Amino acid sequence: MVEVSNAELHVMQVLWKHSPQSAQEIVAQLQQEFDWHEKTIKTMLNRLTQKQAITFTKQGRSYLYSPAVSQQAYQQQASQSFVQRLFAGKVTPLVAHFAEKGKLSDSDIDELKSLIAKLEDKQ
Amino acid sequence: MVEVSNAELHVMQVLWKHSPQSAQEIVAQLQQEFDWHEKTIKTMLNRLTQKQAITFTKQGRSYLYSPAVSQQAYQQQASQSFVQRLFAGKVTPLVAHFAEKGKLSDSDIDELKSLIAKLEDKQ
DNA sequence: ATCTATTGATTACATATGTAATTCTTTGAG
DNA sequence: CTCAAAGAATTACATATGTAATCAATAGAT
Repeated sequence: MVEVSNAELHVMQVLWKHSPQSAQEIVAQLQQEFDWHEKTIKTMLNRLTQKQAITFTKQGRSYLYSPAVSQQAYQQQASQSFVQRLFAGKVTPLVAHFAEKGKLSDSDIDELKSLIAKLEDKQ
Repeated sequence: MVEVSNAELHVMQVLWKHSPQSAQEIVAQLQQEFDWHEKTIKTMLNRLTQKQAITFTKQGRSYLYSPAVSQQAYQQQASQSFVQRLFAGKVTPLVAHFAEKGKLSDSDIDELKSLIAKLEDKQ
């Protein structure tokens, strides 16, 4: 699996939102949110390319970058390994933590409920 | 918040399971699960101490280590920051990923259901 | 009293990560 | 055709992490 660092993940997220994008566009997006130097972002694009987390096609003198890993796939694997590490693979205790901290809005609860209803249907 | 690395987390887990424990005991526990050198584990105990993730009391020539951060607290904060980073703070999509992958057992679903029932009661 | 085994402390070294600066290439301006 | 601006590639450097080895202190054996 592709290992993406914390900072690199933000770059991925920009590309997941919309792709392909030029380095210039990516830099512009990220600088609205973070205080990162353009050079820093270029480095991350480079490392992500090496890790094969993103790809590019040449567009004249510059590149157009795209994710090589879908957000879905990444979220899925990261979630699983996280829950594995912290909760021995059980997702319920994690949800319980959110519940305890009052981090679940009414709509969250509704969504969870309908998700579960769907799961029960399947059986 | 205390930042604990991947490998260090395994040491924490041994201490969360039971504490206080001597380095010797901790090493024994971890070596059943991992192929780590005793020196490696000592290093991690040292780093965790510096990070104030664990504490110790002298017991003759050796130390007895204990967690300085509860498992609850750690799980809570790590879960929140994880869900924040990957799912913009929403826990439901994470659960949905587990569901899709068939990672939810019947008992998981039951637990989630009763958890939600409890939440709805509160309102 | 001296020596050795044990335990913690310090040092080591490679790779990863955050954060850039510098260099190399290429293309458009003049 | 020449040169400077712009983009990518390479290099840099500090801290974190994985993985130990070495050093130092001390308690128990002889």
